[in-house]
Amino acid sequence: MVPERVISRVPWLEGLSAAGRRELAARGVTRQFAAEQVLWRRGDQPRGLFVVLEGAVRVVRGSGGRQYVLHREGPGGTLGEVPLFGGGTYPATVIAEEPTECLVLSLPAIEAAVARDPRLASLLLGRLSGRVRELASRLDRVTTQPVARRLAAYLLRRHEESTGSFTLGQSQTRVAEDLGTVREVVVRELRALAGVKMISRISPGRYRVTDEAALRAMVSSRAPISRTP
Amino acid sequence: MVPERVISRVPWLEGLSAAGRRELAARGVTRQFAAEQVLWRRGDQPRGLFVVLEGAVRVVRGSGGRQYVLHREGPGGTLGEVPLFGGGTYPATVIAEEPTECLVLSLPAIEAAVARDPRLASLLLGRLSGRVRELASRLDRVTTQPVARRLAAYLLRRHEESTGSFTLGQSQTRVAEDLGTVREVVVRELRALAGVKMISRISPGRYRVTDEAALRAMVSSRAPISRTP
DNA sequence: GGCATCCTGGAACTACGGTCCCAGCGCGGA
DNA sequence: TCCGCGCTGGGACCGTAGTTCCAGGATGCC
Repeated sequence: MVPERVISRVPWLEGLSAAGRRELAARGVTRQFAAEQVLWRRGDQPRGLFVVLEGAVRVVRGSGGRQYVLHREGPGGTLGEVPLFGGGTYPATVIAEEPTECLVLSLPAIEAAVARDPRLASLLLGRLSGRVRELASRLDRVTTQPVARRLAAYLLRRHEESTGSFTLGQSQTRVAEDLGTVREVVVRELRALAGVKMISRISPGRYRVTDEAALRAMVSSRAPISRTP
Repeated sequence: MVPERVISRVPWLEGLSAAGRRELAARGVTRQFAAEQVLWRRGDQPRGLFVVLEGAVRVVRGSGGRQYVLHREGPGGTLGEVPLFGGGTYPATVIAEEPTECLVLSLPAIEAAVARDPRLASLLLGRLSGRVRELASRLDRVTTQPVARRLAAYLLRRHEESTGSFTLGQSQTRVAEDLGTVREVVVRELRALAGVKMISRISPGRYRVTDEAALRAMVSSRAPISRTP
């Protein structure tokens, strides 16, 4: 049982009828997690649909030491639908990146709400579809693009979110997990990009884009990468 | 409008009520495709939910020349849900592998059927969940397992589906697209496996597993691969 | 203070996988 | 018949990226 305004904080539930919202509010609960706390591990039994209200989590997979990020979810993001709707156990481990609050909805709760407002089913289908699309594009970034290109795209994103210089926003190890590689390679590619003057290092962990056009060209061209120094 | 027994041919629609089936049958149509015919290309506008009744299709993505298989769908498989439920255009290209017949359901048709029997929504959610699970495991195969291991797993599957010797079942190029690599590498790894006597080549394109235990060990161990000859 | 821990930065080595290229074979069409 | 085409098989080469190290700096804890 949560106040109904909690439901209103979830953007993708906007279209839902009042009856549907009431049902979700009546049957939902919230849970808090500390930074770095594990919400669940791959292989655990499903515990309901989680909707991130506050904070952010990362969904990781890792076979043997090496770990990589499947996706991230911030406020409004959903977690745990795969075993809930498809059966089986969680396919990935989820870890809070910051103090995080989630709305938890059991399968019966969702079914009851769908009965009140069938549009909820469409909304859920839409979210899962988005997940599929996202995974597909992650798959072909990792399989077809070299690390340098993936890193360049990452840097441009960071660059756009800030003015002037920027940091990676997380440790190099984390960035590597994001990009599907290892830390050392990230370091090397950062150096290479600095070598060809596309970026420059201001201070440890802080960079500036010095040739945005070249970086963009690197990201979007399908041509092999020239790292001529 | 299709006969109702067409709906009965779809295994995952089994749990559906008679009313739901009738609705789908009333509003569904079927379409035929020749082998190698393209059902749609990435970027096309959605044309409904396709359910494979007969035959098989492959769903491919390819950025610039190189192509790889996202998934395959045989009888009972579904296609096209992502843009239908999530909006946007098709995220991948779909090609018939054999003469194929599909049931096509428009979004209004599905919504009408969901209204008659809400369980249909759960079934669709279940299928999409399966797709997500499958993509995730494909992603970590490709990112964390060497080609040799992926190929070994593929060969074991072929081995199990037949007695004695077996063929790859499709051209080496196709196998490469399945495994997320290129033909030349497949050839090389096949030779390497033959070199260490795990398989042997009976005739062009035909192989036999000669050391199943070793092959299985190769697939399941997380240790680096020894290709000592 | 000293110690462990985690971070960034880097060097050297290796090998896996991709590219390019060639040869031979079978098959269907012109 | 010959030509083109797709398929299998293989050789040589090389670049990317993973592995294994090492060093220095910051931070926090005992």
